[in-house]
Amino acid sequence: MPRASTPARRPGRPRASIDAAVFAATLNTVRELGYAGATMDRIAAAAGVAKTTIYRRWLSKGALIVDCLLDAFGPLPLEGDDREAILSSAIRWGAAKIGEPGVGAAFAGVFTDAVNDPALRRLLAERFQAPYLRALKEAVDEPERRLLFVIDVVVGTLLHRMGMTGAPMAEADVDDLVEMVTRELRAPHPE
Amino acid sequence: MPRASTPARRPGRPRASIDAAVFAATLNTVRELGYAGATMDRIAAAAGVAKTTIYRRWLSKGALIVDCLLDAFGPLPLEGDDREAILSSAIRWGAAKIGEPGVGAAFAGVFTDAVNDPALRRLLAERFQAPYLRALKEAVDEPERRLLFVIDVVVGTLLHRMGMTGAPMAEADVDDLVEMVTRELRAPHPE
DNA sequence: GGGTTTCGCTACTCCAAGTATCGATACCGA
DNA sequence: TCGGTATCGATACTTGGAGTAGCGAAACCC
Repeated sequence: MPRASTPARRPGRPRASIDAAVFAATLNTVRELGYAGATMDRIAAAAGVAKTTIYRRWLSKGALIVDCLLDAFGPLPLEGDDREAILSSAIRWGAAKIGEPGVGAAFAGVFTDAVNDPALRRLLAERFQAPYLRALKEAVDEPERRLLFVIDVVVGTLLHRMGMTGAPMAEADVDDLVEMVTRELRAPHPE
Repeated sequence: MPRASTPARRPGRPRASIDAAVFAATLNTVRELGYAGATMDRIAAAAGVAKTTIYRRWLSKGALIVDCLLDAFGPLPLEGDDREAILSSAIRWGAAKIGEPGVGAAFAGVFTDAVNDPALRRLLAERFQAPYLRALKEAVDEPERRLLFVIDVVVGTLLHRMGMTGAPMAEADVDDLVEMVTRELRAPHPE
């Protein structure tokens, strides 16, 4: 979502399908060297791409990481109509995802490290601000944007609440998480 | 504890009582600008001290922060004799401290930010490794070192478990925390 | 006053994020 | 086939923070 641009490709050289390579390189590099160790130079080298190319597509390292996570998590199956229901289902889905042995287990560590970047945390924290919540509420009829907003809130919240542990969640914890998150979303958020 | 040196002052220019000024400056700066915003230059300026002086007394920014926290938390009242009992009482004390309105509330944010430094987290994570636990066990008859070891484990664990929230803990959560921590300390720690 | 130790200052090194520039490519439509 | 256009790659920056080196200036003890 925090992409640098999303133009309609008409003339000129088209944007090669580099995203997949960058995502894979990002994931592997972060998994190997941690978030701090995954420098943009290393990621670019691993993807066989110039660093400048990455910065043309993403505004910052944090934005790249977020998009990488969203990409790996795949589309979010939405259930319910009101905000509360949507969030609950999304949170359950996210918690389940992160608890999975495959992608989720691998990402648990990624989350842990990713949250350690102040810039990224600030980026995620913005999703909790009133304007974003309002936008979320108002965007119910825009499937694309709704999905992104929700997934952002979900990922941000998950990071906040379980990012430090890196451990997969037990089934029983999901309900507590739902409660925590909805409570947090209802209350005014300082930060 | 991760001090640069602790010589017996005999001849020469004595080490001025700079620690207090540095601690105060560190705390204020971190409180105002966050951990990342509290650069060593700023801290030094706020303390009216040269940056090199700080690096002569502390080995790194992380070490300075840890000592600052330990200083502000004050001495740890130990209870019990075996490791398990010591840790439990220490954890309860730490959880209570961090939940206090005065120092604790101020430090909750400090903790949150402090954990975001990979170097500091590595520094704290080392306390969980087997050698440190063994040392903790063997240092029972060295009050000074025992206190520091325990307090390090406590602070590190608290950071791990509640660092991301920045919220004070409820009374009821303490018991869960004790259980979690002791379980974690018993199991082999990857990282 | 001499010996010793620490302080302050200046000027570095190192490294990662992010930017600027520009020639090289790859595609479109005519 | 040939412009026009937009992207890519490479190199070389700028910026900023952590940590270090070296040296003269205190500040203390004897």
